[in-house]
Amino acid sequence: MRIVKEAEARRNEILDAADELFGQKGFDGTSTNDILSKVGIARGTLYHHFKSKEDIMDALIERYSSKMLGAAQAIALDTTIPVVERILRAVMAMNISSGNGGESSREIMEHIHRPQNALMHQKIQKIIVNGVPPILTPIVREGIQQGVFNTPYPYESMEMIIIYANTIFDEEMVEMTGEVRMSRILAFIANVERLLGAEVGSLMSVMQAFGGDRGDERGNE
Amino acid sequence: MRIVKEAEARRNEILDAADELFGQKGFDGTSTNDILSKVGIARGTLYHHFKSKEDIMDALIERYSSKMLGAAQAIALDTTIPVVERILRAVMAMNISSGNGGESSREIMEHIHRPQNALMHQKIQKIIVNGVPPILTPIVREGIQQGVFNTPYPYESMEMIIIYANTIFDEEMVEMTGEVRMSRILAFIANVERLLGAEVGSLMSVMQAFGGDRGDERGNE
DNA sequence: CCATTACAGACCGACTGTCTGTCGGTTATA
DNA sequence: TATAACCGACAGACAGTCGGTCTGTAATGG
Repeated sequence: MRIVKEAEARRNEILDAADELFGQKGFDGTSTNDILSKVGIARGTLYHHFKSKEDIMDALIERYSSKMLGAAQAIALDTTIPVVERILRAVMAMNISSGNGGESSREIMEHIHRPQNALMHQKIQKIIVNGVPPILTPIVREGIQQGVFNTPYPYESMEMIIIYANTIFDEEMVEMTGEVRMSRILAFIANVERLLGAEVGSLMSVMQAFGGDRGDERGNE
Repeated sequence: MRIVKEAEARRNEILDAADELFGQKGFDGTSTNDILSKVGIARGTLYHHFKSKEDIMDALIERYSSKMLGAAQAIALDTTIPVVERILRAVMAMNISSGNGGESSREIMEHIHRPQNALMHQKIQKIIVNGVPPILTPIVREGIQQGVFNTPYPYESMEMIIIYANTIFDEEMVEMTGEVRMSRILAFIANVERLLGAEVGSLMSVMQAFGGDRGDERGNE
């Protein structure tokens, strides 16, 4: 049967289906026919709304990353929060979907880190590497003025921190057991203190007071 | 016509052809037919030597990375070289093909960083992230004993340095003009000094004395 | 104010070309 | 004579195309 909907609604239907399928079977492992039958539309319809399969992926990434960066930006601009805590919360806002119980794009991040999704992984990595440091660096500069941090290279330090964290806490990249993971986190915090020129132990105490068992432990599902 | 060769020779012929084609057109953009006609063999022959197209890529990566890590390891074990210089030379040994004018696997690294080669990029990244720090960390420990370095986390620091350098100096990941690139390198050196606990400016001077215009400037082709 | 026409754009599904991987058979070598 | 290298026709699956259909809406005319 033939059901006509508004373009925007149909597009989102397709994206939702693709989101779930890519998560389950990966981008290469998902055929356009899979998407077609899941949404219940014909081939032509899909290609009426998207110009290619990769175009679907790009739209999915766009939908996800704009939410992610937007959430982080919102927190970054709230100058009432102390700098260290603000950085932490901005980072956390990015990991956990869009913050408010968003229904879509929710699963994407959990399934990105898979060999089949290498291209998607790379594209998101690029967005993070280029998008996150500009958001967090102003907070670091604020911290420098307050005397909490001390570095001549706030942007580059932040960049290094983001890239490292994003790579090392990727299950597929570096396999770790629970204990090794914990020691990595400790070392990471110490290294961040050195890079940002924070007092030794200052980040550790804030993290414990703030997050407890959360913090940087994403991916322990 | 039908030419019979030893398995090893044929395998390398196929790998050499694939190396060049993947470099030119990417993994996805290269069809098995491209490889077939380039080598001058039939489909069955290719699948007699390799079980899949991805298997070819894996063999290519294996051939390349074993040379790369081997060259780095050789330098790392030469304790006659001062620690800082040894780290530098070990890193340089990895970037520049296999060191001695090897004919094969020569091009791979120059073309890895392309959207089409996301999977290959990811696999090599994984090898670097997991393979390089174990080679370089002993040198850092040596440096700590000598008082050149000072860090409670030599492995994790090295890991952070490697991951960052490998990502940031990737043309596809972060687009940079010449000037920005230079400032990134300066910041990078300063941050490495902080992470390893080296004296401020100590790495800079060694790099200048040692490499001049080389050092970390891979990819300025 | 209703009926008719015109149009845009959402939708369809058969079809095409291409690709990877298979398989039974053939030729060379030890 | 057995093993291994080699061949190429073929099957199955896939992404993307294209001519054509349906539907809601807006303009036109009585």
